[in-house]
Amino acid sequence: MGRAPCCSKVGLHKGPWTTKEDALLTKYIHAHGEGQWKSLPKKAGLLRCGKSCRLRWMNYLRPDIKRGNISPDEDDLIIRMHSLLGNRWSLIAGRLPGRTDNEIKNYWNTHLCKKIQGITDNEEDPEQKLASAKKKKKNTKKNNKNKNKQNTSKNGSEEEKIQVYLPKPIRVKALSLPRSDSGASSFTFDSNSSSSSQEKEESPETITEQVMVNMVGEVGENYDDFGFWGDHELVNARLDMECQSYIPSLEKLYEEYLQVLDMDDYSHNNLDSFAESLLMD
DNA sequence: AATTCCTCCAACCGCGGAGAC
DNA sequence: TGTCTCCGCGGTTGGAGGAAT
Repeated sequence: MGRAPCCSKVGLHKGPWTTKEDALLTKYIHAHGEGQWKSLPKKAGLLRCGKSCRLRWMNYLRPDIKRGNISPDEDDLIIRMHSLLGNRWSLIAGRLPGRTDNEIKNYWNTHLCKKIQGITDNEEDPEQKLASAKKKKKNTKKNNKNKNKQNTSKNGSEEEKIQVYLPKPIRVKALSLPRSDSGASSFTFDSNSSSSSQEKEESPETITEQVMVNMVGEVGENYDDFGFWGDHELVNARLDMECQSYIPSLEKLYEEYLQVLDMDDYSHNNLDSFAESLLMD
């Protein structure tokens, strides 16, 4: 069976948005606000599905979107966040004001993946590295396209993709925000102000998340041996959403984690005590 | 100058979570 | 409690435009 496509209705536009459509959507949202995506297109006079409208607004039309190159700082933060959170693009985007999950996801796939891969490649024989780099440049996209088209050779070119983290984290439960909250955008922070830009009575700026400290590859590969996901798979790391305090604590956390990994005889116990040190009440 | 290859990113798709009923 | 509907997320695709040949 399967679910019917949301845009299956005949007559709905797909593909790139026109300036007219953009104008209609922007005008409507300015007048009525976000939300009610399902009914929005009809009310706004758009022949689009609600999802498409939401996506266009979230990723392109929103006034607070920052355009232009990702700065080195942002770059670095994305890498660190990704090592902690995995492909949780919306969460990562929440820490980068003005950036969208889609943008970060694209940036990761096009730039950072290669960057990470480059770092990994440094460990191999330089000649081999050079050769493989050349080969890669030639073939990567082609392979990708073929892979996508054929989508059958699961163990073929796919193996080239570096797994930065293993396995996919479970969906965290902590963000119990009202539905009207627009996900990532609700976590934007104002780096200039000392208080959160979205202070409310219930202090949503401080949110506890269960972050899986599966961390990066080295541990991930061996987690099963350790029974890492048994009693200790979850570490309640408190990610303070006030970024001013969040970022330094994240860095500290990350450094501590690296130190644990650097220990010659790092073991389950090391990781255990590291994880326990993160537990907060 | 023409063609092919590659990169980037906007947009689509399907799924799962959560609220409404 | 179960079902339906909406929303948001993450993976994937396709095409425009630039680079290389």
